[in-house]
Amino acid sequence: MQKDLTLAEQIERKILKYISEKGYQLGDSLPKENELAEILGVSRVVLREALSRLRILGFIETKRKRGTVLTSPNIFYGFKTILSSGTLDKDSLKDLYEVRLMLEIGMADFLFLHKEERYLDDLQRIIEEENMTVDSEQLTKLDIRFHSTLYKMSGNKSLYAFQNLLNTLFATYAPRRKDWKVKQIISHESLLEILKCGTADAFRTAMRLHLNTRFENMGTLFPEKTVKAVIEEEEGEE
Amino acid sequence: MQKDLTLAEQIERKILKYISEKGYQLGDSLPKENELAEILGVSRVVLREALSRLRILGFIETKRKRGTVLTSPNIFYGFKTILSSGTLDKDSLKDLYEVRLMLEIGMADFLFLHKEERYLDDLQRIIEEENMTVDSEQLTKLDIRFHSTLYKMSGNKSLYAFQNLLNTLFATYAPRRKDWKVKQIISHESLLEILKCGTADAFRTAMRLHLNTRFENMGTLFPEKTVKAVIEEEEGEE
DNA sequence: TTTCATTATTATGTACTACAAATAAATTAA
DNA sequence: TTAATTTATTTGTAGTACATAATAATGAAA
Repeated sequence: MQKDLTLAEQIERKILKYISEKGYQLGDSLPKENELAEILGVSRVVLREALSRLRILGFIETKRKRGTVLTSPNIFYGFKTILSSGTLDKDSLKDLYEVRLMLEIGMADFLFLHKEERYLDDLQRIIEEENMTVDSEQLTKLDIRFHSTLYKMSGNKSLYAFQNLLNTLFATYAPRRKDWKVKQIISHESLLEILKCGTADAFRTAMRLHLNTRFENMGTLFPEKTVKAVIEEEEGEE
Repeated sequence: MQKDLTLAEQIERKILKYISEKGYQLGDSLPKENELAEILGVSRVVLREALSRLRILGFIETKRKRGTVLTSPNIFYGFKTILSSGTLDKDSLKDLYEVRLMLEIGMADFLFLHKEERYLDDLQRIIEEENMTVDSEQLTKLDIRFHSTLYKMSGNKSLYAFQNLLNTLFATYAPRRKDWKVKQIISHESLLEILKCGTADAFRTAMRLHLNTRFENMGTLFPEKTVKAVIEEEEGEE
C-alpha cells in the first residue's frame, strides 16, 4: 500500500483508533499529551502535530490545563478555511454555486417531511416584512433569511451548516443583480402556498422557476469556465 | 474579536497571506522551513504545525529535500478523513445520505445543460449490461456506475468528487436491501429515455420515483434520530 | 563522451529538553 | 459562605540536535 504517510499522519489514525477502542464518547478527555505520546511511542512534537490535524477537522478541542476533549467532527471545518482563504478557483466556485441550486430544488421532499407550523410562521413573517420594504439591501437580507429558513426546515443540520458557509461566500463572490427581485417568476408567497397545501413535486417545479434568475446569472457570474470539466478518474481509494 | 487562536493557526493564515502577497502560483515552492520560520518570526515547530494544517487542507505538499510546493486545495480532503475515520455520528451520516438524494433529484437542469452523446452512450451500455446479469452484486456495481455517470454528466467536478466519497461511505454504512431492484418504480431505461427527449422537470419527478426505495429505507437505515435537529444559531462568523 | 554507481549535500522528519502561559483547583482571607 | 489569592498542572512555544531521504555532484567504467 501507500506507506508514504508521515509519522504524524500515522499517529493521527492511531489516535482515532485509540479513541474508538477505548470507547471514548463526545466530551471525554484524552490522556494528556505527555502520556499519550508515551502510549503511542512517539515524541510530543509528533503527537502535537497529529492532534493539530485532528483539531482542524474538529475531532478535538484543546485548552490549557483542561486538556484534550473530544468534540463532534465538523465536516465543514476545513471547508470553511478554504472558502475564506480566497484561494478557491473560479471553477470550484461555480461548482458550489450550482450545488446550492441543486440542493434547493432537491430538498423538497424533506421540507414536506419536516413541515412544522413554526417554520411556516417564520416564512410568513419574512414575506410580510418583504412586502413592507423596498430597500434593496433589506430585501436581499430577507431573501437570504427565507431560503435559510428552508434549509433549517429540511431538518438536515449538516446541510444547514453548509448553506451558512455558502451564504457568506457568495455574498462577496456572487453579488446579485439589481433587478433580481423584479425578474422572479415565482414569488416567496407562491412557494409558501405550495408548502402549505401542495406537493413536493410541485414545490420542485416552483423552486426551479423561483431560482430562474440565479440560473440566468450563472453565465455572467462565472464567465470563463476554462477547464471543460474533463474529469479524470479519481475513484474513492482508501 | 476572537483572538483565542493558537499561534499555529495565526501562522497558518499568515502563510496564506504571504503566499497571495508574494503572488505564488500552483507548483511554486515556498521558502524552506527554517527561512519561513524566521520570516514569520516563529519557531520551526510552530511553523511546521501550521504547514501540517495547510497540508491536510491540500494547500501544500511537502517532500524531503524538494521542499514545500503549492497545490490546489482539495475541498474534500478533510471531509474524506472524517468519513473514513468511522467516527461520524449517525445523524451526520443520515444527513449526508439525504443530501445525496437531494442532489440526484436537483441536478436535473445541469444534466440537460451538459448532455452529450458520449454520456448517453455510456448510460445505454450500462443498462445493456444490467439486462444481461442477475447477479445481485454485479447489479449493485452497475447501479453505482449508472448514477456515477450522471454525476459526471452534470459537469460539476466538485460534485463528482463528493459523490465518489459518498459511494465508498455508504457502501459500508448503508448496504442495500435484497429487493431494491425489484421494488424500483422507475427504471434506468426510463431515466435515460427522459434524458434523451424529455425535460428537466420530468427527470426530477422520475428520479424521485426511481429513488423511492432509498427514501423508504432511510427509516430502517438510520432509526434513532435522537437529537431532534435543534439547530442553534451558528451563522457564518469570520 | 556517455552511462552508471557512489558519495555528498540539503531540506524535511523526528526527538528531547526547557520554559512560558493559562486555568482549574486548592487555599486563604473577609 | 463567598471572594480573592496562590498553587499545581497541562498545553503552548522555542531551541537544538540528529535521522532520513531525495537530489546533486562526483568519479569510474564502457
